Amino acid sequence: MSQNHPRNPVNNCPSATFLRISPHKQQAILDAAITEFAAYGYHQASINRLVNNLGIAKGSIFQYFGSKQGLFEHVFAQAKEIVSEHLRFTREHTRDKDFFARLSTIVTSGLAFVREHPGVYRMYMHVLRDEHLPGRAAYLFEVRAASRAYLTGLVDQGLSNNELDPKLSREWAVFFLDALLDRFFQAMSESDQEETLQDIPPGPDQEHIQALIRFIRKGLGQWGSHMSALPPANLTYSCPKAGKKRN
Amino acid sequence: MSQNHPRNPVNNCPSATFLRISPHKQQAILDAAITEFAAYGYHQASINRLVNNLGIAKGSIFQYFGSKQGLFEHVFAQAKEIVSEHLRFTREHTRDKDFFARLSTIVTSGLAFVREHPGVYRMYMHVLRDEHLPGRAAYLFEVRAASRAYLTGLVDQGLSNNELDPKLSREWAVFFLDALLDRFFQAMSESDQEETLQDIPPGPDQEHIQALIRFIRKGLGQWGSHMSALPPANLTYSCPKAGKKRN
DNA sequence: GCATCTGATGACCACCTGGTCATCAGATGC
DNA sequence: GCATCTGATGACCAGGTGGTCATCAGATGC
Repeated sequence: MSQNHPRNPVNNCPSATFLRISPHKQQAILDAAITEFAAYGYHQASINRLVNNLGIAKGSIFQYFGSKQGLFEHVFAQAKEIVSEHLRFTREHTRDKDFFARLSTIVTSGLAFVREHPGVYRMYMHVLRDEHLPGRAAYLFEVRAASRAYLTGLVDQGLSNNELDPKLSREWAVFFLDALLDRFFQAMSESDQEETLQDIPPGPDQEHIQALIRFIRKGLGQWGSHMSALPPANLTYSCPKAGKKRN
Repeated sequence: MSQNHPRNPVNNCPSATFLRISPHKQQAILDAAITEFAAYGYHQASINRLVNNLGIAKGSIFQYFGSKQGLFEHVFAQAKEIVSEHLRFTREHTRDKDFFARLSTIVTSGLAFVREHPGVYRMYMHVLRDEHLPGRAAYLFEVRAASRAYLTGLVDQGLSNNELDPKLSREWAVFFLDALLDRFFQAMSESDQEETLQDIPPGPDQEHIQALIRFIRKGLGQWGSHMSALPPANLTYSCPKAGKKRN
């Protein structure tokens, strides 16, 4: 399953020719491609710019990957492998911890990942956001299936250990976690460069992570005076499990 | 300040000619432009497609707005006006409520806005996400200044009324709110069409909003057993107010 | 030294883009 | 009916795009 030779997502992609050239050059091409797609997204990415940066002929790219989309598919498949590997590693190293300790470790290593593989992270962001990416549905399904499965497993553990409030459904918990982690990584990975999207106060990472975890655990509300102001019990917050279902 | 004739963001844009044609045609052009930019973002938006949809000549657009960017600036300025109007209205109608009731109203009316003006909302999303939008810094500053001022005011009120946990700094509270509201609107505005980004469980809006508010107030954690497991008080979660400052 | 095979090459293609401008159609004034 | 003015028009332009392919350079086999 984790063979070294990459699978070919479309008919003959990458071509046998690509697999025969030196691994060093292979990796250089893939790295440059991931950087290009990460910086510009699919449509604005330019094959001309890519081959100029690499110092190779344009024809070579098409000999290797057949088309721009073929190149993207292969590069994305490799990025997916890197992400999967990271998730697998993190999951195995946090199996025994309780929910919030586990979450803290996940965020810490996720942050390290985002900074170590900014290209992979940015490609993922583009897949999530670019509505006109050809074949988007398939990519989106893969990305979301992985992240949702991951977070759902985490939440289920927290629920069955009575660490989480059972009144919130799994789906909602996953949604909130996803939203917060997404923006958190985004803000933390951008804070190095310019203050663009979010201005999180400065400070060491661990302090930021603690603030995040604390919010996820306890929310914004006061613990003292307003606990009596809770709404009556007949107002349910969980969602009905009945409803539209994919069929 | 709220005169009817639009300001001209760049030198002669929109041109006097545009202001002289029938208001109905003016609005048709602006509507089509906002739809085009909302659907495709700045770079993928096509003037050719726009004029074909409108049934007018390409030259007219350039006679009116000088350039693609001039068109975008004017359209964005109009969108900004619509958003500002909505925020102003909402603020005035929630002034007296307490924090969470106010937040609930804000989310409700925000949701209505997103559904009533999907083009405006999507244009905002593109401005936030497209890193290569020409003149992005200025747009981003406007958008974020408005949303941050709005949320900061809200949070400050909650803090001074002792409704919010004072251990979390304003900046963090604003960050969390922004992240959650952003994703919430995104998920709710997409749920109509396909299940793309998030699958919030089905149900009436008010139930969704209640679940969101409840999470913002109380987080995911259990209120019972784990309250004693709070970390020691010497671990501070607020950020040091000293630090790098724009100068 | 010849033949063969293979990967690299970049001129070239059709197509699309934002943008220009000479020309046109129609209204207005007299 | 003529002159003038004004907004509308779309052929046209330069430049960029993804993609093709005849040709070439170099290694290999014998």
